[in-house]
Formats: sequence, structure tokens, C-alpha cells
Amino acid sequence: MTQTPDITTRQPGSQASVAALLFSAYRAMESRIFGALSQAGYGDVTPAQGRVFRVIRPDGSRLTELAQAARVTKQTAGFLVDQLVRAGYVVRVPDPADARARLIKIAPKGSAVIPIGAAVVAGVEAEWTALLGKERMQMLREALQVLWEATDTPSALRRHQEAPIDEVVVA
Amino acid sequence: MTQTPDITTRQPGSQASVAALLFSAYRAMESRIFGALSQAGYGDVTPAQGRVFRVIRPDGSRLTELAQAARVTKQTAGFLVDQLVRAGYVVRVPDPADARARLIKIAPKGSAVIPIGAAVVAGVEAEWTALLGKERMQMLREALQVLWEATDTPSALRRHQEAPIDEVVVA
DNA sequence: CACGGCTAGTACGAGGGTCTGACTAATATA
DNA sequence: TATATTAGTCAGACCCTCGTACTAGCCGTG
Repeated sequence: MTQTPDITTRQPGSQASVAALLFSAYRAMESRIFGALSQAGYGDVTPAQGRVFRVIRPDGSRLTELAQAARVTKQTAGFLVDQLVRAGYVVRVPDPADARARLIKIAPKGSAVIPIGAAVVAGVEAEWTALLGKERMQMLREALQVLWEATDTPSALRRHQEAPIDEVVVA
Repeated sequence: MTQTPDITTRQPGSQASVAALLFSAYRAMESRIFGALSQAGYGDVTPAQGRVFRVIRPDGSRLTELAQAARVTKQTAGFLVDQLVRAGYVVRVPDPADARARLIKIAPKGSAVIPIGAAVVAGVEAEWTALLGKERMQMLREALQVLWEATDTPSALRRHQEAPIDEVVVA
């Protein structure tokens, strides 16, 4: 019934595409996180909001920063931050260093959510460690970290014309 | 500038969340695939369409099948198949076995796209292999495969109330 | 065989997420 | 000071996804 999980491409004889597996694992984690948040009474956060929220620095971040870190346009980041503000998870305060800018900071309600998410992540990672064994889990993490450095870094992105989203192109 | 990539949750002292890394790697692959398709003149395919297209069986699949395999509702699958039909990548033909159903089959234009995507996937996987080494790449694949079996399987999904999308719940 | 329950698929409406392009306000630079 | 750059917003469009509700066809039991 459930067949080989490929992404966009079938690989005839070979094994399932790594990309499909990455997607599947990510979605599994995401489902667990947002399921738990929903049960904890935070059913109004969405994954997209979470991807912006997660990159807010402890002392606050500017919108442009969030957009770059989350890899979306400023408009999208602004849209999501609006929702987070309306829902009470973050606040916007003036940036003392620049009158054009505002700092997005995590509000108390936002701080309350963090440990819940962290607990789910820890739990799922523990399950995965139980499945894979400690060594393989550690290797998985390291391998992904290597790929991250090679693909999700400003220079790496420039290298492939991948989504030069609001990014400086000055060589 | 680019800070630790977490997903929805920051992990204070520790390493970056595995989920964030999974997401990042997946997005990198997806960007490469759709960038290449776009350059090859297939700029009208979208990731969502691709996730349905990829699960079409060689001899054709029913809509409900596609919905389950792609983990979306029948409506969403139908919506995406409509687009694929309009763009000429697939066709709908009557299912001889059931007058209610139709089979979605890959059209010639769809077949033409498959090797392009496959080539990109192979290329990116080769790059990743070069970064990680053959052994670690193989371990990565195996580890993800184990997680896939544990999380993206009917019984696994039932186990967590994750998205019981149009799925039989009959124990 | 008739009929009630199930299955395949569609229609409609809503909401969320994302982008492009165009714009304002403030800053930095020459 | 005049110009270029940067922070952020506004408006419009499009894509994706789902819930609810419906029609058409199948299937088993009486």
C-alpha cells in the first residue's frame, strides 16, 4: 500500500531518495511538536510561525534578521510576526539603535511555549536514539550538521542560486 | 549572523535540533530540483504537485491512493492532480475495475520530467557523498530509512494520532 | 433483488503561507 | 546637502490545505 517514498523523482531500482526520507522524518517531528502544543493549549501557533519564532535571539531580533534566518522574504516574516504579536507570543519594541527598526522580542507567553516544544523534541530524539542506537544517532546528527554547513550557509546558497532571498549579492 | 538553526524550539547549550537540520537538508534538495526543472523549461511544476506525482504507480493510481501516499486529503490530491492534468504531466483514465474511480497515469510529458529530477537527485547525493564520505552517506541513508519505517507507516501513524488523514481506523 | 451502508470522487468555501512590486521613513555616505 | 542604502509596510496575486457537504457507484444482507 504505502510504496517507496520518493521526492519528485522515482529512482527505479534503487533505494528511496534521501530527500524523501528527510522530508518524512521532518514532518514526523513537526507533527509531534504541534500536536503537543495544541494539547497544551497553544493550538494557535503554526509551523510557519514557529520557523520564525525559533530564530528570535534572546535579546530580540530585527525583522530583516528573522527573514534571512528563516529564509523567507521580509513581507512573509512581517506577516508571521504580526500573527505572533496578535497571539501574544512576541512583542515589537523600538530599536534604540535605529529609528527605522523595531526589535521583535519573545513575550512571556512565548517563553512559556519554549520548554514545551523542547520537551517534545527531546522526547522524539530519545525515541529515535532508542531506534538507532546512540552511535548512529550521533552520526546522523553530525552528518546532517555537515550538510547544513554546506547548504544553508550564505556562501553555499550563493553557490547555487538557491533562493537569494533579500540577501546581499555584493560578491 | 546566521545563528543556530532550531525548529520551533531552541536548545540552549546543546547542539542544533535534528529536526531543523532535516528541514534544512530537505529544502536544499528541493531547491535544487525545482531550480533545475525550471531551467529545463518545466517551471510550472510545484513542490506540492511533485509530492503527489512522485507516488503515482507506473500502471496508474487512484486518487485516494495518491492522497494516502502523499499524506494529504483527497481534496488536496484532487486539486493537485487537476493542475498536473491541465499542465499535461498526467492523464485521468477510467478505472475498468470500478466505474466510480479513475486512474491517474503519467503522460509523456510527465515521463520526460522524471529523468531530469532523477539526475538532480543523483547529483546532489553525489555532492553529499563527497562531503560525508561513502560510509557516512550510507549510514545516513540507513538511519533515515529506519526512522521512516518507524514514523511514516500506517501503524506508526496510528500510534501518535499524527494526521489520521482519510485512513481506516479499524484497529 | 432491493435497500442500507460504504467507497471514490467532486464542489464550495475558508484560511494560511508565500512571493513581486511598489512605496515611505530613516540612515549613511560622499 | 544630495544621493544611495536600509528597515519596514502595503496591496495584490497565487498556491496549498483543509472541513463540510454532496453525488455516483459498489456490495453485502435479508
